[in-house]
Amino acid sequence: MTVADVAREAGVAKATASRALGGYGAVSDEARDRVLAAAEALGYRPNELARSMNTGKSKTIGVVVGDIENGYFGLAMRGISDAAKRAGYDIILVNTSEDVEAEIDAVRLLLDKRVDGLIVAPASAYRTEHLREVHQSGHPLVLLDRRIESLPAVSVGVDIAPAARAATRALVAEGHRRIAFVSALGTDGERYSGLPLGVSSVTDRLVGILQGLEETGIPISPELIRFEAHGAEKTHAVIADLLALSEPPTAILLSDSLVALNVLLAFRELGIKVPRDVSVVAFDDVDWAAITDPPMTVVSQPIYDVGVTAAEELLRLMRGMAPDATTLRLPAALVERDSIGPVAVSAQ
Amino acid sequence: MTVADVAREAGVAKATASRALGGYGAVSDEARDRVLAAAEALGYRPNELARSMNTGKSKTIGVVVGDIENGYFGLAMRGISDAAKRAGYDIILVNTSEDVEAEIDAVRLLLDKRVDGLIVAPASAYRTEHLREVHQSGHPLVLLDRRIESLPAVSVGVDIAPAARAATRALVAEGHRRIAFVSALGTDGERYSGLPLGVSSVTDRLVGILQGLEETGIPISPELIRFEAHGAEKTHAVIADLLALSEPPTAILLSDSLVALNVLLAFRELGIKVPRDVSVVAFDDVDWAAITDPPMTVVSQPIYDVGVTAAEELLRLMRGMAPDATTLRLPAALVERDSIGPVAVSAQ
DNA sequence: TTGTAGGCGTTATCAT
DNA sequence: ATGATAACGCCTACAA
Repeated sequence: MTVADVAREAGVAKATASRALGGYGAVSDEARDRVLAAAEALGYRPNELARSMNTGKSKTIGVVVGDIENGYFGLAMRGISDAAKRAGYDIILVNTSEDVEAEIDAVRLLLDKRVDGLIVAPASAYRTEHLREVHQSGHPLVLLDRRIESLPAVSVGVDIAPAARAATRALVAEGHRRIAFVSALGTDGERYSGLPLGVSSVTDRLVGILQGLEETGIPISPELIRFEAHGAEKTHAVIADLLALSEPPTAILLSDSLVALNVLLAFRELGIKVPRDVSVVAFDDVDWAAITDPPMTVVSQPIYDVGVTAAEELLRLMRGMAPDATTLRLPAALVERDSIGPVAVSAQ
Repeated sequence: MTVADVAREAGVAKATASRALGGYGAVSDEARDRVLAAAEALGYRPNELARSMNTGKSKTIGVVVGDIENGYFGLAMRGISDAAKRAGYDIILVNTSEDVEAEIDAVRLLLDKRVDGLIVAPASAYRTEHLREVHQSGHPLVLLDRRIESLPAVSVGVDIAPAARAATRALVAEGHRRIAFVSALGTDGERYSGLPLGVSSVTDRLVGILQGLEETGIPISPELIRFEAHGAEKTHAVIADLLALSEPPTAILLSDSLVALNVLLAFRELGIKVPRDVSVVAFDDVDWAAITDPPMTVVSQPIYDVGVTAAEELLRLMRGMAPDATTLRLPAALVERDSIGPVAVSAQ
């Protein structure tokens, strides 16, 4: 069923039918009625592909993330989806498994499919040529969660450093001086050797932590900053390694909820009690953080709103408007529960 | 940059350029080289929209779910995404908030955008005309997680009843006779009044439970079967209500991980200890189930595989092949941890 | 107000 | 092997 069919059925020309159906231009009431009736009778539905072809707009936006199964992106996705739907946009979602090559392909293909705009959580802060191309060619682009210093595209995320600093100071206030940071960030086996890291959201956490440490006069120990804690086994190994240090940490900051989960699992196997043996603060206030034993002190992030904001900024860009700002950071907050305690006597 | 530009640059006709670019038909090596070089030089990228228009294939599938933020669908989505990507398909994801009207609109719009196939987790077992239309009009359709009795479309989900039965019997084996079931299913305030329910995946759980009860000679108490436990407050109310019964349950089966979370929260507020005061089994083995206090006994579901299977069945359908079966159920299993204990003395 | 005709960028048909 | 030309289904001048 095409416009031509409807036009024939209604006894008018294609253009008239098209106008009546699209609700634009000038059409007599009588003609419109006939066309609409014919369309109804024939069960006509417009071919959005054809429509997109000459309007140049697909009413679709592309979203590229590393891991949709991760609750963080699931929630952000929900925010993006809700905001996009309100504006009449659909979403093509691509999962890259945090693989840059997959991200590059995805961005290209999405553009080939003529999405009107792109929201990307870049897998790497180094391999960014593809995103730079997108931005420079004038395609609306919003970076999600992660920032790329050298790329002046709009980025929407969380202002996590102040909260990281507050979390660190909360730890210090309980007497902790050996404070570790554990992240899942891939670093190709490298040890910590300075900022920035490959993913800005992790860099920001560390910046806040180091700041908190410096302010309280606590020396920074590179051996307490650990990466590549992905999966239960590797995380277990990282924790075991940390605990075997001559001066083991008495408190640990966990970079995200997945790391937190695996660390808690490792603690259970190792017979470590929180906060008796070691204090813990995790980034990201997942729903289950309140039912762990003990309830976990966390840095809460407005993830849903990050998604909504990212979509809304993209919509502004797509309308040809200027962005609200090139870097938008929503506030994070420390939610104090019971996983921080005083330094254990034996460890002092 | 269009095929025409490339053709001109290479000094050949559009058709030849198109053949060389598309890698089909017969093209001389020399012509191909010239075309490819020209395309490279011009930075040519095909317009997938135009391509879709006359092939009739968009290499895109539509996925409609109720709640992407729910870990269950997030994981299924990952499975779908991985399988689809392997076959070269992209995914348009629509979230309906479990609203049937939104689902109807989504299905229509997706078809208008000419997706090659549809995977839907139907919000309702009653309002299904739109899905029937899709199926009868010959569009490849796979139902995810939930079945619709009167619709002969392929459905992929979990064979949950046997596991539900096993869970129930495990409870009975510990002496429980007052066994409740709590679900978030919306029933418009109605109390339980027989099967089937509005969502087949919940029906299946209950079927298994009732079967387990009957086999062990335990009478079925409708007042122990509760719905509409969505959100912390409502769930708290449901639990309080259950516990206030003259013969309160000594064990509770939780329909999904979100319900489980809220129930655990309610228990904590009410000072209820698991399994001392009440035993618990939850459906869905979420990652955090192993770190609750105590670790939770759950019915584990191969959710990722459900997603993969759904996508693969859809791919079969899209290739014009017959489905493997009209109803595919992957096996679930009872994972015994420590949330089941003997009936409390005071409750006997 | 209505109709005619051309174009969007591909692929596909049919001669040559 | 290659080229001209017609679709695909819609929108949109422009003309009537």
